[in-house]
Amino acid sequence: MEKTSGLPFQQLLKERGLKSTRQRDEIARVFMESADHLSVDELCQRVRQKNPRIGYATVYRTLKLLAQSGWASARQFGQRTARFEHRTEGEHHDHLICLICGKIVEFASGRIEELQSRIAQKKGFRIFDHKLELYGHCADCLAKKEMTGKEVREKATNE
Amino acid sequence: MEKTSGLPFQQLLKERGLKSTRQRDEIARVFMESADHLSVDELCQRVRQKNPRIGYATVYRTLKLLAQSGWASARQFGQRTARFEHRTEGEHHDHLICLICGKIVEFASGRIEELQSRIAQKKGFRIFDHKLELYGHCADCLAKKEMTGKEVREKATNE
DNA sequence: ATGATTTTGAAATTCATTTTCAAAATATCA
DNA sequence: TGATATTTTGAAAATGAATTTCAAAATCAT
Ligand SMILES: [Zn+2]
Ligand SMILES: [Zn+2]
Ligand SMILES: [Zn+2]
Ligand SMILES: [Zn+2]
Repeated sequence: MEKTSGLPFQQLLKERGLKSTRQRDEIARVFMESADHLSVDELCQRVRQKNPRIGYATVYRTLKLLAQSGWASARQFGQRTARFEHRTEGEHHDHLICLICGKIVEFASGRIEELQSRIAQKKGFRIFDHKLELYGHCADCLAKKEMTGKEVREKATNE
Repeated sequence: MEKTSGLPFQQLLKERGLKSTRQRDEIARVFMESADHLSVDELCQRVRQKNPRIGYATVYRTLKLLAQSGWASARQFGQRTARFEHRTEGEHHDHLICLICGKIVEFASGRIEELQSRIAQKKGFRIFDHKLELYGHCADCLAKKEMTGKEVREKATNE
């Protein structure tokens, strides 16, 4: 029973009547230590480096717990497989996604958020979350297109 | 071979070396005549009122053609099933989605689009498409919550 | 410990979407 | 026109991400 740093996730589990287990703690820890935009596969692989017996289902379940309790949030990025990132109270960022190479670049714009609130208010909505995704071609891929002079047809594989 | 109005979709098929068929024309026509945010199921049902023998696969395939050629665009709205809407050159709108009743409200903001372009430019991206989705509770559902004084737990079913 | 409760992981299931493939429709051209 | 090549269709099978099932294992409260 190694203590996995003072992750408030365990606190939270207790509050919800859930148990803090070796698996959950490990998954939460690895998730919090990883860079954003991980797929479940990727997270599962990393987790298994420490404990190879952890099942996919548990990773999915824990990720859901993390999401429900505000530590993680799932993003779709135009693909079928979800990617997860950290969520920090009050902070928010959105994404530029390259349709060719799959690169994901983050940005934040208080101006846009402000305009969003105003629109929501006008329409009578109370907003809890939002997603702003800009799809296009990144600088690198634009340069490559320039080189070949051809339209690049391959789809982003995110591999 | 009834002519289904001057839908440029047929023109486009020809340009791409694809055939204009009874099924494709019918699916495209029904799609273009329908309100936005249809699911594939819903479109398929409507199409089958005219021709009950049209298969799901063909609806999916035609919708993909429509999307690739710029007539339709697919949206996800936080659910697993896609919804399709018309796309008009140069026009764009985004969405407010009620997490309780599933209501979808459209909006457009030139100010936001402008800020988006500026961000993309700064990051070296060339943007072709974007999605801005605001998730929250609509006025009606907020009113109901007020009435009961309780948090409403049901998820949007979009039924 | 004892027994109740929760969690786990492998396998099965779900469900939207895609693919397969043989039959049907359509185009090409002699 | 008829013969042949190509494309499209639709039913059924396959895919693939995510969820559920369930018996075994872990954990909790006496
Ligand atoms: Zn790129
Ligand atoms: Zn991010
Ligand atoms: Zn509502
Ligand atoms: Zn719309």
